[in-house]
Amino acid sequence: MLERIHLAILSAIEEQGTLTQAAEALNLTQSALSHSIKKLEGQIGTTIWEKQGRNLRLTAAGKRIHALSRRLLPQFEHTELLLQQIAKGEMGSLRIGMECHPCYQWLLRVVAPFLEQWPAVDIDVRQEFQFGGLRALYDYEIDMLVTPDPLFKPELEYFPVFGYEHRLVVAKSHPLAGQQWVTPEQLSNEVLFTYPVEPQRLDIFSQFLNPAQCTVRQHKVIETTEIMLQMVASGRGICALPGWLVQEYESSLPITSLRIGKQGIMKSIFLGIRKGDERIPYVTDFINLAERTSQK
Amino acid sequence: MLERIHLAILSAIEEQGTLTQAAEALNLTQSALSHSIKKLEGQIGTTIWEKQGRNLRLTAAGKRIHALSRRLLPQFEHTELLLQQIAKGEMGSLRIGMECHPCYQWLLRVVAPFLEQWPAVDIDVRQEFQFGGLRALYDYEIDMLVTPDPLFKPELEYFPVFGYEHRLVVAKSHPLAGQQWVTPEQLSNEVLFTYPVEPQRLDIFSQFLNPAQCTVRQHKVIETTEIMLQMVASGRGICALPGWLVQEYESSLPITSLRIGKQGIMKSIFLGIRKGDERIPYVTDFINLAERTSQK
DNA sequence: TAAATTCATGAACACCACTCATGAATTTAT
DNA sequence: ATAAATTCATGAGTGGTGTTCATGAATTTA
Repeated sequence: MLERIHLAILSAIEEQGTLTQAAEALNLTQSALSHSIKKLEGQIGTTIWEKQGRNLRLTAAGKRIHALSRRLLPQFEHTELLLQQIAKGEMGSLRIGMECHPCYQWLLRVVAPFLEQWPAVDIDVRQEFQFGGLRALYDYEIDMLVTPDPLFKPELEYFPVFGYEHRLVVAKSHPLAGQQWVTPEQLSNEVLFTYPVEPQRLDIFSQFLNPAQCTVRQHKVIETTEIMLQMVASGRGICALPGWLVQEYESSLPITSLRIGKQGIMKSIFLGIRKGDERIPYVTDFINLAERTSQK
Repeated sequence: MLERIHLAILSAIEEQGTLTQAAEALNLTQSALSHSIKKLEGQIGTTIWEKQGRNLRLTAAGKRIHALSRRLLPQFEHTELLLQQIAKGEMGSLRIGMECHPCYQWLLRVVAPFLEQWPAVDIDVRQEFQFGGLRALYDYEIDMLVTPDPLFKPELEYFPVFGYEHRLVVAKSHPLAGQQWVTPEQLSNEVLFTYPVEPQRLDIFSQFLNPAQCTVRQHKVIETTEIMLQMVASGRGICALPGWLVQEYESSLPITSLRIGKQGIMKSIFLGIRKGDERIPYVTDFINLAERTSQK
């Protein structure tokens, strides 16, 4: 069987010229190389080199093997280098799953400095999961889950990265605009825009409307934040979004926000990982970076 | 050190699903694979797989190795196949050196059927040698020498493939055209075209003019046969070529040929190879083919 | 709950790749 | 020419290592 050592021997011979020097380069004896090749010759049924004077010359078979070694040896070495990097935790891939639509823009602010700091780590962001982000984390489809609803499991670990208030967004011209906070009943005649996810995962329903047994006049889904806020600004409806997100748009759009209920809906974004993965340097670094980015 | 066996193991695991099946596919025990990988893990400092339930899942490092195996294993296997072919003498390369300018066209007639018969054997034809064709054969620059002047050496072997007569070519309108043969003196006022090689290697000099201490009026060199014959046909000079070659052009050009001296210059084309190479099937086959082609 | 199947692990062994020593052949130096 | 130096080949012996065997822990299946 053709082994890596054979490739190395042929390669060393062509580089060094003599078998003796080749042996030295490989930290073996001349005898070892001679025996190795002799055995291989027996296996494949051809000679690999012939003595020419007191040097060696490769036969057709030898040249083939040498050609192979020129192609394969660098790949072996390259992969070993990669493995070293992986071992040192300098390299790998971080597949991030998002269960929090508006968090995407926040994530981008964390990803940018991270990529600079870890040039060998690839980041991939996924937003759709057939069986939920939690299951995806379990099944190694992703390595990190960004979610406002941590479902604690023994095999997983969550890190809160920042807290915020979920606020109701209305147009500046909206009747509710001046108020400090709203009651569930005040929304009963409104059009509510949300992202296209199950209602039970929307806090405005699960923590506000449903407990009070209230509904809105109409519930419409919109995919992107920008469009949603445009619609709200034009007075066609209202929506509920993280306070920090609304702030970013308040200067450019005629919108304002108010507290949802007297207490408000206080939330926190969590990063979830599999237990054990906190040993991976770039994973913990990502979490640190996320916390620091959010404090600013 | 990453070895072929590791690639094979990772590959088999991904193909077969379980370690036990992979072991079976490789004709080893499950234990052997487990130990092998465990050792490699120790060397590179990372885990390669983790237990997931009762199966295995590759880590980032494992995936890298597997990716490598997908690329490299086929190349190992392909080369081993080639080596088998080489061992059976079904494959190789035949580098043919030509010391006989006009023989090129004859060679083409042998090469064509040979290539059909030996699809895995590559043929390369070389015509220029810094230190002569003989030395090129010695130095493994070529594997076979086509020459009309065999220089017998103990390390080489020659096979005559066909005999022919070296004849003088003149234009049909030339004063000599009607004669059966020429004397050296009759050429003293002629222009002689030859290939650009040393005069001592030209039979017209070494076997005809020189022994009689005669010369020609002028000696001009021309590289290609066609041009040379065009020149002769136009009455600008004469040349000496193999009889069979002249025949081919006699129908299309106003030329004719006559014997050189009363006896004529009788020659033979030889194929020279290194002793030992006659064991290579396609080499002997080439020689046979050359002999048969020439008998027709 | 028992049976079956998975992978991990330790001990013992067998094999094989290596080193050492030496020889034959060739090149270089005297 | 002869000796010295360097080449690769080869046989014997050995140490290391990869393999098997036996067994255990964990998980899935019946």
